[in-house]
Amino acid sequence: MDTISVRPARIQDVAAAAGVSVSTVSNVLNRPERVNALTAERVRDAVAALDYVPHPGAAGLRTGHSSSIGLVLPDVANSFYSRIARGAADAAYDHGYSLVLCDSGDAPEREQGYFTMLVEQRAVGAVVVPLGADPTRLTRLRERGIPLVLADRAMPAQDGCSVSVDDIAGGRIAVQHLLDCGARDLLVVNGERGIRQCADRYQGARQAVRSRRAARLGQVVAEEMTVAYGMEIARKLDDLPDGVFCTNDFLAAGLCRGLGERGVKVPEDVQVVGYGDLDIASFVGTTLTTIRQPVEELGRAAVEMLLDEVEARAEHAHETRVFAPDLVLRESTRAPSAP
Amino acid sequence: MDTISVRPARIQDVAAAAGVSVSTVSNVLNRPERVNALTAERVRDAVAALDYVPHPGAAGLRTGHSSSIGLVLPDVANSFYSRIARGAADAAYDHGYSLVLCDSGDAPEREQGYFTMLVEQRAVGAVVVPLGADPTRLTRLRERGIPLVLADRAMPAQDGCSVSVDDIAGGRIAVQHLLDCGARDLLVVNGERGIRQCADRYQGARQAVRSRRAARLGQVVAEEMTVAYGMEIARKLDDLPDGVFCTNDFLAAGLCRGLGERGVKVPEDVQVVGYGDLDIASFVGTTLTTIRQPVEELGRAAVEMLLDEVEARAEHAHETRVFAPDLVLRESTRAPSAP
DNA sequence: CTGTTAGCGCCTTCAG
DNA sequence: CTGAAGGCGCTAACAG
Repeated sequence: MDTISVRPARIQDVAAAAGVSVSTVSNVLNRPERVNALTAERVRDAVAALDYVPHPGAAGLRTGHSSSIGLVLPDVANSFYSRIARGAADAAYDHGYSLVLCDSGDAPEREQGYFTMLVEQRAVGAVVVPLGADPTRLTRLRERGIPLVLADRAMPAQDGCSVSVDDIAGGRIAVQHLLDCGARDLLVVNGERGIRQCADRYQGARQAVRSRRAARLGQVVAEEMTVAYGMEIARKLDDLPDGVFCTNDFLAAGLCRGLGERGVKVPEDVQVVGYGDLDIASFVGTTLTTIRQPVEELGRAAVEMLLDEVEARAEHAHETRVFAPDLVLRESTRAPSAP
Repeated sequence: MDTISVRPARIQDVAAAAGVSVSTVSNVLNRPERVNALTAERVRDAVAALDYVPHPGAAGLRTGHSSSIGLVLPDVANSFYSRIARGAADAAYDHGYSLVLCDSGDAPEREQGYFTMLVEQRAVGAVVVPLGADPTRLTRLRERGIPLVLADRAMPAQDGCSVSVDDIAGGRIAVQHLLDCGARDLLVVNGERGIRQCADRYQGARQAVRSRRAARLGQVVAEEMTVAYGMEIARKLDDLPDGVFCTNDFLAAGLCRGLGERGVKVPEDVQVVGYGDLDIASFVGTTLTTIRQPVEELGRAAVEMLLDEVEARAEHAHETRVFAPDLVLRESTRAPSAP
C-alpha cells in the first residue's frame, strides 16, 4: 500500500465536529482547567474521532517558542560522543523536545553550517562539543539568541553552562585503588602529554601517590593509545612494577596481553587499571578494572541545564558542572584491603 | 555576556530596507532568476546588513513542506547504529534537511512516542530500524503520510524502501578468502542460530566451501559473541583447523588470543577472519583480517532513498537495496595466492 | 519584473 | 466559560 495523502485534520475541523469554536479546542488542549468538563469531553472525543494531531510548528510560529534543540558534535560514530547523544536524546524526549543531530565530522565549515541551521530553525538552544578552541563563533551563536551548553570542553562560567568529567579525580581514584590493593611500585602508561585528559589523569595519579610516602610512581608515554602499543610497552618493561594505571582501556588491554606473553600474571604479579570503560574492558580475556565516566549523564545534564536556561531565563545561573568518574572493579586488580 | 534578545529581522524588514516588497525579497531568495540583477543586489545587501535569516518553519507552514527527517533507532550508543546515524546525518546535511534523532532505547512505547512526534512535526519522512517484527505501527505511520525507509530489516518491497547488508555474501567472502589463502580444514565460530545475521553468514560460508570439493567446514556455536568465549573456544579445540571464520570480531580477537596462549601461531598455523570491522579488529595484537560492512553508506542511502520518495512522489519506485560487505586484509591471514 | 493579497495552523487578547 | 478576530513569518497566486 502506498502513502495515503489524507490532509490531516486541523484544529478547525475538531472545533466544527465538537460544535465549539477553535479557541475552545485550543484551551482544552493547553489549559484544560479553564474549560467546562463536559465540553472538554466532547472536544476530546472529536480529537480522537478525527485523529487530530496538533502542529507544534504552527503553534511555535505564533508563540515564538520552538521545541527543538541542537546537538552539535564532532562524530557520532565515536563512542564517547554517541554516549553523550544517548543521554541528550533521553533528556530531550523526557521534556518533550526534539533533538536535532548535527554531526560536524571534524569540519569547522560544517559546524558553522549547522550553527546557522540552528538559527534558522529558531532552536531553543544547543548542546555543543565544539571543534576548535576559538570561542568567537560560539559567542556569535549565543548573541543570536541560541543559548549553549558546552560539553567536554572548558568555558568561562559567565558565558554559559558546561559539563565535563573530572579527569584529575579519575586518575586519583585509579591510583588510589592500586594503592588500596597493596601496590607500591606504580607506573602510569599514558598518552601524549599534549592531550589535556592525559595530563589531568597523570596529575590525579600523582596526587594519590603523594598522600602515601611509601610509594613510587613512574610514567611511560605511548605514541598512540592502542592495544598494540600497550603490548609493546609490556614487552619492553625492565623492572616490573606491581601496579599499572593505563590512561585508556586499549592500552590496558594490550598491556595485559603483553604481560601474559611474558608469563607475568595479572593481577597476581602486576595489577592493572584502565580508563574509560570501553566495550573492550569487559570483553577482553582478563576483564579490566577501569574508570567509568558517566558520559550519558553528561549528555542528559547538558540538555537539562539548557532547558533550565531556556525556561527560567531571568533566574538562571550559569553552572559549570563537573562529573565524578568512578571505579569499576573487575579481574585485573585484586580485592582492596580495608584502609 | 548574556543572551541578547534582539528580535531577529523578518522578511518585511529586509523589504523595507531594500525599498522593495516582501515578495521580491522572497523571490530573490528562492527564485533569483525571476528578479532583476540590480534589485537582487540591493536586496542581498539589505539581507546582509540586517543579518536576516529566513525561517523555514514559517515557510513550511505555507508550503506544506517541512525539512526535517526522523532517524529512529534502538540505541545510538551501539556502534552499528551510530555509524548508520553518521551516514544519515551526512546525507541529510548535504541535502539541506535536518535530522531528528529518535533513540527508542529498545522501548516500544518510546518508539511509538517518537512516531507520533514525527507526525506532529510533519516530518517529511523517517529512516527507521524498528524494534519488533510487527509492521502494523510502521504501516500506520506511513498511512499518516510519513514515508519510511527501513534499515537493517526486511520489508515487503511494496511497502517501501529498505537498506541492509548482505550477510550471506559476507560469509561467502570470508570463507572464500580463507580458501584463497590455502586453508582447507575450516571452522566457523558462530553466534546463536536464532540470530538472522549469524545464520546468513554461515550459509554464505557453506556456499563458498561447496564450490571447492576438497575443503571441510565445521561449526561451533559460542554462547555469547565475546572475546572471552572466543578464548574459551580456542582452548577447547581438539584438532586444529587451518582456517577459522568468526562471525564477529570479538570472537575472532578472543580466538586469536586463546590460540596464542596454546602456542599456536596466527596466521602461520591457523588463519583467522573476523566480521564487522569493529575498532577492536585493528587495535588487537595480531590485527584481524575481517569483513567490513558499509554501515555509514547504509545510513546515507536510506536518507537519499527517502528524499527521492519525498521529492519524486509519483515516479518513485520502492527499492530494496542490499549492500555488499567487503574484505579488509590484515595480519591474521596470509596473502592469498592467485586463484 | 514587481507589488498586493490571502492564507498555512495555531494561540491569544479581548469581548460577550 | 466561550467565541471572534488578529497576527506569527513566509510564499503563491494574481494583478499591475
